[in-house]
This record gives sequence, C-alpha cells and structure tokens, in this order.
Amino acid sequence: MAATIKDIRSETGLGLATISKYLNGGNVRSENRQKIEEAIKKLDYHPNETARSLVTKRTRTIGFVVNNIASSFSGVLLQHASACLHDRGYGMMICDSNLDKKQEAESIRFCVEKQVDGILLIPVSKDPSPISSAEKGGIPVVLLDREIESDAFDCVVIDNSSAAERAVDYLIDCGHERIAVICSEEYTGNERFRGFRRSMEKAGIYVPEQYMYSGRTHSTELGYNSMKELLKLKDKPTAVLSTNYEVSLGVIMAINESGVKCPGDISLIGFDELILPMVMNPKLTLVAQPMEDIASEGVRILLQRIEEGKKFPPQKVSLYAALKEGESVRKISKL
Amino acid sequence: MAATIKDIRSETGLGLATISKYLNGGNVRSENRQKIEEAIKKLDYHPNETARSLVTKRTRTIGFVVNNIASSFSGVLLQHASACLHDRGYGMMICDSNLDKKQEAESIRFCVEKQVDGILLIPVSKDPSPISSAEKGGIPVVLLDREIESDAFDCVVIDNSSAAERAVDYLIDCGHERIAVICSEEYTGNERFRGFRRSMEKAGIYVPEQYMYSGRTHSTELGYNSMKELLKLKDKPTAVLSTNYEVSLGVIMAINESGVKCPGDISLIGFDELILPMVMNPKLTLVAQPMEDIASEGVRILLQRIEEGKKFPPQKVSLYAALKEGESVRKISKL
DNA sequence: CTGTTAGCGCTTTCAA
DNA sequence: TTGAAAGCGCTAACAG
Repeated sequence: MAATIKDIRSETGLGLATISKYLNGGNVRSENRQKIEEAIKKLDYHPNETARSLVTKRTRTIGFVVNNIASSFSGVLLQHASACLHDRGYGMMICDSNLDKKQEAESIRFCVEKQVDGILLIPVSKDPSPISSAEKGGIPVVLLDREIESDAFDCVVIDNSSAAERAVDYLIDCGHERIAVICSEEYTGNERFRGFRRSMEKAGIYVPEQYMYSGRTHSTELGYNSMKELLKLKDKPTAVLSTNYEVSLGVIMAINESGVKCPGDISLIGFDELILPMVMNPKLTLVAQPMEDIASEGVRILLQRIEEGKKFPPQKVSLYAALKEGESVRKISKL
Repeated sequence: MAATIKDIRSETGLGLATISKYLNGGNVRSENRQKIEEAIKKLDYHPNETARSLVTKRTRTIGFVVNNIASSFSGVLLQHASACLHDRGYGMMICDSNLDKKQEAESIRFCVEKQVDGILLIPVSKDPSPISSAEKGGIPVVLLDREIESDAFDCVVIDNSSAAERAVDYLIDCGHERIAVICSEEYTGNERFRGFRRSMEKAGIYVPEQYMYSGRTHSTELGYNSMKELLKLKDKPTAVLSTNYEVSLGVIMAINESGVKCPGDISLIGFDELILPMVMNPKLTLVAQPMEDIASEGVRILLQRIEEGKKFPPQKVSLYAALKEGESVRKISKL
C-alpha cells in the first residue's frame, strides 16, 4: 500500500495541514521541512492526485479529442501539444472521434466525466452540438485546425484560404493556367478551395468543371481517384493543387502508377510538411503549416481560459502558413 | 455547478446508498429506479469519476508511455490500443518518452501519480529501471513491441529475428548474395540483425563489414546516410534489408536522390506496412507487423493483469509477422 | 507558522 | 431492498 499523508504525520508528529502546505510549496519552518523531506524519502511517499483533484476540482489533465488519430497531421499536433502540456505539469487524455460526430460527442462526454480541466479539440465537422456536454459542464474547449459554426469557442487555425490563394498565385506566376484542385469536403478543404477560386478569378482564368474535385471519401482514395481521372482527360491540367496531406499521398500514388513525370508532365502543390514530402523525389512544393505553433498557441489559450474563465472574449488565432518551394512545380516560360 | 448524488437525494428523497447502488447496476425497487432515472435526467447528473476513483482505487484509465510519439509505428499502435480501451470503458493517458530513458522514467512516474490502473509501455531501452516506480506502486506494466532485460513483465512482440531471417531467405531465393543490412541500435534492430546473420550463415554467404550498418542516430538519417555510403561502394550490394520504417524512408530518399533504380539496380525489403510502402513506386516488399493484434493482445493482458494481479506468471506473446511481396525485389535468374 | 476540523463526491459496510 | 454513517487522501479555512 502506498504511503499517505497520514503516514508522514505519524513519522514526523506534525499536523496534516503543515505537511500539506509543504507539499504545495508553502512556508514551513526549516526544521520541519527537513523532517518531512526525510519521511517522504523514507516512505517513498507520492501524493495521490485523485484525492487532490477531488478537493481542488482540478485534475491537471486535459482531453485531446481528435477527429482522426490515424492521420499524420494529428499525430504531429499530438506530439507538440503533449510536450507543451507536460512542461506545465499537465497530463493528456486522448480520445479518437474516428471521423464520426457521434463518437466525437461520446469522447467529449467521456472527458467531461473524467473531470478534465479543458479540452483540445480537432473537430470532425462544423457542428457544435457534440461539444454541448463540455459547455454544460463548464469545461473550456479550444478548437484546433478547424472552425465550427459557433463563435463561442477559442480557436487556432491557419489562414487556409489565403494560403491556398498564395499557392495558386505561385502556380500562375510559374506560367500555369490549366490548374486543377482536389479537396476534401470539410472545413479546411472548403476554405482552401475558396482560396483557389479567388486566385483563379483574380487572374481571370476560367476553371472547367472537370478540373475541380472534392469528396467525402477517405482523403487518400479521393486523391488517387481524382488524379486518375485528371490524367484521362484529353485536355489535362498542367498543375494540381492538393489540399491536404492524405490527398497528396493519393495523388502521388496515381502519378507514380501512371508513369507520368512530375514536374515534367504535371506540377503539384500540396499542404503539410510531414514525412512524405521530404522523402519523395522530386521534393514536393507545399504549404507548410506551423504545427508547433498551432499546438503551443492552443495550449496557451486553453490554460489561460482554465485560469481566468470567461474574463476575456473567445480568441480566434489565425497563423500564417508559408509556401515552401520544392521541385514539384515546373516553371513554364511565358510566351 | 454540476449535480451530485446529493442533489439526486433531495430530488428523490432516497438514501445515498440506494442511488449509488442504482448507479453501479445493483438491484433497486422499480419504483425507485424510475424516480432516480427521472432525477438524473432532470438534473443532467453525471457521476464524478474522480470521487469514484478515490474510493474504489481504480481510475479506469491506463497510461500509454511511448518511446517516440512521432513515429508512425507508435501512432498506429496508439490508434488500435485507444479503440480497444474505449470499448472497455477505459481512458488513455498518453506520455512521450522522446527516446530518452530519463523522460521515460518521468512519464511512468507521472502515470503512477495519476493513479492509472496499468501502463502500456513501448520501452526506449532494455533497461528496466525506469519502470521501478510502477513496480513500487504495484501498477502492472505490459511491454509492447520490445522486450527488456527483465522477465518480470508481460510483453507482446513479434518474432523479429525469424521475420528478418525469412525476409533474407527470400532475398537469397530470389538470387541475391550481396545483401546489405541497415539497422537501428536497439531491441528490434538487434533482433532483426540476428535474423539477417542467421540466414546468411545458413546460406554460407560471407558478409563484408561494409555491408552492415547500424547506428543510434535518428533512424531516417541512418537509413539515408548508410544507403549513400553503400551506393559509393565499387562492389555494391544487389539488395538491402532495412530493419524499420524510418530507416526505409531514409533509404528510399537516398535511392531517389541518386537516380538509382529500384528494383532494377538495387532491391529493397523493409519492415512495417504503413503509409509510405503503399504510395511509393515500386511497391515495397516488406515484413508486415500485425499492429492491431499487438495492441489488442497488449490491452487484453493488461486488463487481465489488473483484474487478477499476479495470479498468473508473466506472459510473453510473440506474434507472427508475414512477408508481403511487393515489387521492390528483383528476381535474379540463377546461373 | 502550526494544528484542528470539516468537507470534496462517492462507495461500502452494517443494521434495520 | 434500504439508509445512516464512516471514510478514501487530500486541501482549506480558521484558530491558536
């Protein structure tokens, strides 16, 4: 049986309050401090966080509810968030929504019952209703990577539409006009599609229907199938914007399989600087999201919200995502 | 403020014990059952798990301490383990050891203080000492993917050395003799190297020093650098065994960069059927680990251990990893 | 600075 | 079946 604070009392003859105060960094006469420290060492005492939580009503644990734990993107976010939290003495309880609203609601409910102090959420959809249990429980939620249809929550995103716009501007600058886009049908996909449209309109380029793909299927498949279709066209695009990591994987599979050369035959811009773009040949030109900043900002806001409650209005942080040139875009000399 | 069991008492006029019994699935007169259910709905009551844990001494939370959360391998294991645990009503607290023994010890200590019921551990090294805090606390630990220098713990691994042996046998069957190996310097790397040796000895093939690489650097770098060296050799190998996913990424980078053709100029066998092998061209021939089984077996044993304590001896489960043929190995017609 | 006392919200004897 | 009471291990007033 693990030692308790009462064992320390028997060992030292001091009162519980004194020991508790010592444990929480309060002032104790140095003579007593010594005694306590000895007893702690002797008994190998470690505070029971459960008991502590029951009275303080803080578990120093936050829930990380992620739309899809299998995606590399969330893995990296997880890594950074976990590091930030541990640095501040917080633990992280992880739940996978598996791209399903119902599971998302359950995950949040689960976290609330576990009395987490706050929740970091990568939402599945724009629907705020799965979060209701956290709201009722008064548990703050910070949204990561995606907004939802409610401005009641703090939120850290990148400026998806202008990042996509800059990417397409770049393609156009390189001389491309026949540009296709493949995007997932959710928040980031839609935003990035908007940026694509804006850039093309600005340049006065008409985009035929068959250059625009979007879908709700698993992203890698979407990328793969869409690219296959694009390559069948008689009037093929010269460049493709792929709006997320998984889509890019599919696109690359299709390109490789077809024996088409990139960037010789087709140029490609993707999103997210994860492992593949680094190992592929040619190096992928991409929009790099500041993963570490997304995580650390999210954690910072969440902890502040936990400290201060609703003393400040919901924060909407939009981070800048830079375009990183690789070698997957061909520069077409203009006439 | 969230409703408590006392609010239910005020609402129903019943005793705390009765309500508690209902909550825990005990027998209650159906009349009272109704009352309680109504009150729960009306007050939106949800039990406080912290309070419950304090008295039952079970948190229904397990710790997942992972050597390196950034690796795709652990991400997939995480996903499966999390699903298994949630199915059984358990939560998962995640900690990253960041490939560091000290951080591993801290992570385990952290989990113990959080009163987790058990720990799933992908160890950083073979050293059992970081686990001591869990042992002292009487918290069961199940090792995943790697063994350590102690047979006191349950453990789920694959049969690394024979899987590697089969892979090399296959290369030899395909007519290769000049076979190089690149392995990380830790448990799985060493085991797989043993399999490599066994196969080569069996076939009576001498392996020159410069065909064997191992190192403690980050795996992707190791693969990249080693492959670069191999390609400089005048007497190049015709095939390479890469003993883990990250190493393979590096190897592929080096191959791509050098303009060497796979499998035309060089054949490659890797480990782990994750995303890259599926998107790369040619499809990588590899040893596929049964990720889902590793996770579910680990969870099963851990929960059993939590239930039954030391009533049964430490389990050592070794799962079979199958070789999956892709197109990255050239079949050399034998003379 | 120290100790006493009263809980946190729940489960669990034990007697009724 | 039910309820009163004790207590899980700790913190937080409040007196001393």
